[in-house]
This record gives sequence, C-alpha cells and structure tokens, in this order.
Amino acid sequence: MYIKMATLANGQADNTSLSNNSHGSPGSNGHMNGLNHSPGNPSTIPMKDHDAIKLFIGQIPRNLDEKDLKPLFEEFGKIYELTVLKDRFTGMHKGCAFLTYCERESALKAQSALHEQKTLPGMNRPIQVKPADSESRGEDRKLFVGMLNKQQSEDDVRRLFEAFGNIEECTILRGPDGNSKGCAFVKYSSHAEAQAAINALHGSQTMPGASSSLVVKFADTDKERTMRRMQQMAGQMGMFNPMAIQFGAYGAYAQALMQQQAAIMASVAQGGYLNPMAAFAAAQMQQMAALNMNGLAAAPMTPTSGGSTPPGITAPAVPSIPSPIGVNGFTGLPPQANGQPAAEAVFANGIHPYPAQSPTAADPLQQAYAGVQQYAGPAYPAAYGQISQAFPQPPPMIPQQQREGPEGCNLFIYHLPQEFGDAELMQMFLPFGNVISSKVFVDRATNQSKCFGFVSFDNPASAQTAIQAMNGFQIGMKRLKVQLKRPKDANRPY
DNA sequence: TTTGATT
Repeated sequence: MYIKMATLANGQADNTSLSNNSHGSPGSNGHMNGLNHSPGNPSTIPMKDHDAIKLFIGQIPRNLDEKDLKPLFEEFGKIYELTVLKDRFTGMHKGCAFLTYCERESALKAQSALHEQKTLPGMNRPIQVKPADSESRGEDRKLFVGMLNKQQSEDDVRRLFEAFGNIEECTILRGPDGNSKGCAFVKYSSHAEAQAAINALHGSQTMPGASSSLVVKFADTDKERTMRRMQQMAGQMGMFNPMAIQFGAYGAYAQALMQQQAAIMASVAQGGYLNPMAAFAAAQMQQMAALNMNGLAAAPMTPTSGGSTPPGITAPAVPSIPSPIGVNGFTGLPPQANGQPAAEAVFANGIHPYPAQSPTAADPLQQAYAGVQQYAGPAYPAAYGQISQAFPQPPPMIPQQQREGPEGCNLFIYHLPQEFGDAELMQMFLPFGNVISSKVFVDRATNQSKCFGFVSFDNPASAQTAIQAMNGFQIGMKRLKVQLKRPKDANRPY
C-alpha cells in the first residue's frame, strides 16, 4: 500500500485503485460515497461495527472526490461511508473527508499505515488519518468537577488533579460576574487518567464552604447536554406536572398518594381555602390517577373496599387506599374520620415519636385539613373513565428539576424531620396552594436529609399563607422554620 | 445544622 500512495503522489493511478473507478465510470453519480447501496438487496447494505471509528482524512487534494479516494482506503478494509467535506454554501471541496470502515480494525490499520506517512500531490503537508473529533469528543477524558469551594482557582484544581495524569485543560465555570460557580472541567490526556481521578477524588473530601463532598465525574456528552436543555425548556414552558415525577419515582405509592391528594385538594378547594389553581390542580391529579389506573405503568393495586370493582378498574380507589403505604410508614394523609386534629395526624403516623402540636388553634393548616375530614366519599366525577380517553397517550414524564417560583413564592424550610423527603415536604405544603416544586436537601455522601429544603408555590399569597401556617409548627422537639427564600442578591448591599 | 447548585 505504500506503493500505492507513491503512485498517487505521482499523480498516477494503478489499475487496481484509482483508475478503476475514476472519471465517470457507469454508475458514478457525482455524490456517491463510492459504495453500493442497493436498496433491493440487503446483503450489500454495509453494516458497521458498533465500535467503528469515524476517521478524519486531511490534506487531500481538492481534485479527488469520493470515488477517487475510495480505492486508496479500501486497502484496509470494507468502507462503510466516505464523504468529502464540502463547503455548505459554495459546495467547494474542503480538502478533507470523513471515512468510516465497517470494522474498527480497518480504521486502526489505515491510521497507522497512512497518517502523516505520505504527502499527496499538490499538498505541502502529509495526509492526516485519525479519529474524527466527533469520535473521542474529548468527553471520555474530560471530567466535570462539582462542589468546589468558590474561592478555588484553576491552579488549585490543577494541584488537586495533577497527581492522576497529564491535565490538558482546566477551567473553572464562572458566572457572568466572574464568580466561580463551584465547578470545573478537567481534561486529561487519557481516559484512564480521568478514571483514576474519579476513583481517587469523587466524594473523597468536602471543600470548606461546599455543601457536600466533592463531585468528580465524566462531563456530559453532547447528547446529554441536549437532553438537559430540552428538559429545561419543557419545564419552563409549564409542560410539566410535578405529580408526574412522583409517579415515576414511587410507583404505586405515589399513585395512591396522588389520588388522595386529589381528594384533599378537591375538597379543600371547595372549602374555599385554596386559590382557583388548586381546583385545576386537583382535577389534573385526578386525571393522572385515572390514567395510571388504566394500566399504564402502575403496579396493580387491589381495592380493599368496594369489592365488586372488576379488575381493569374504572372506579376510583381513593377512599380505600390502605393506610400503611408509603415511605417510612408515612401515609401522607391524616386519617379521614377519627376526630383527631388532622394536621397532627400527619406527623403522628410514624414520622416522629413525639406528640405534635400546632402553634395556634386557628391554624390554617388544620382548617385546610379539616376540609379533608369533611370529605364524605367519592365526590369524583362520574366521568372518571372518560377522562383517560381525553389522554390517549400517557403524558410525558419529565424528571423533577429544581424549579423556583417567582420572587416571593419560594420558601426555605428548616428543621424538617429527618425522614422527610421531597414528597413529604410537598405533601405538607400542598394545602396552601399549588406547589410547583419541593426539594429536601440530601447529603450526597450519606443520602441523609440535611433537614432543610425548599418549597415553591406559583403565587406569593400561597407562600405567605404557608408561612403563617407552618412557621413555628412543632414537630417533635423541633419547630419548623418557614421563611421566604433569600433572594440571590441578598447580602450584597451597595 | 440555615438557601435548590454544576456542563
């Protein structure tokens, strides 16, 4: 093959390669890849290895097109695709190409045989044959580092990572103001080095001022980044229903919870404690519940009452959700007719060993929950079954994302019971309005709640109501602190 | 014990 390169370099072609296929031989159509794609004959459709490598070919004369190049590279194996790069607008040959062999091995052979081994006629640099940038993406050697101290500089990060390999690139992510976002990219020369750094450093230490231990992982691929963007878009466009997440996360538990929640919200809304959105949300949840009950993703749930309900399920199971469901024995709901203050019951059910007590008798939470106790049975639309038909497709499940509401709608809650997760937190604040997100902070290392979190409403009035109701609410030995989340630019007076 | 992180 070296000989062939030599002939090529002389501007000649031997008849096993270039001349064979050049110049308007029958079937060449000007943009063909030099391949026989015969739709009628599957056996000739090339298959490529899953681990095939896309090669970049550089320094090729502009008078050589696919059919000229093909024979040159066929030496090393069957070609899957060969494309000369052309200018998008002028269509001009850019002097380079992409080449994918069917087999990975062929690419490696071609690379070692050709890369910088010969200069093609008219070129003043040797031919380039190497994996295309899109192949390695650099991503398999590039790390994302999170939970850095915001004071740490590039040099600090380098020092931390240099023991594990050669660092080609190190960048701290910074906001528009130049402040570190507490994370960085570190690019090593090789995947192995990057992996070594992950093994040694991930979770290994907690930087002063960071809220949990160091995060070291491979950076997102382009695809992941795109996905992330799309998710964010979806979130911003309000296409997302916080309930959907819980279905995904907790399955049958969440489903049951949502049904109950729908009942609460419906009845509470009727009692006039919630804004009109609540009614809407309640209806939505009922729809969601109905959807899942029609066998989409939910684990089967046997109604414990109304025993005549046939499998296949059209009747709401809400009034018959068995009590001991859920996480840590937390039912998420006060018992519905035991004469106990409902708000207390929420916390008395396995969450904490102490008697709970609300701060005031006229506590809005109790009033809200009181609505539940008035709930006297299936006030469900007879159209339960029909609702699902309005949604022939399951709604898209969009994973939970952090979501702040407008200013004044976001609460910071401290002194949460250790057992509380996002769902319980949301549960606790739903009576006050439309909760668009709830987040309990979790220590990455231990997976333990840090006993604080956020709840966001879609309007400030709900947030205020929730503060009035829940700030100082006693749970066990502790009292909840519920206050507006600090705005980002607080503590920066000027 | 005190503010949702990050490509």
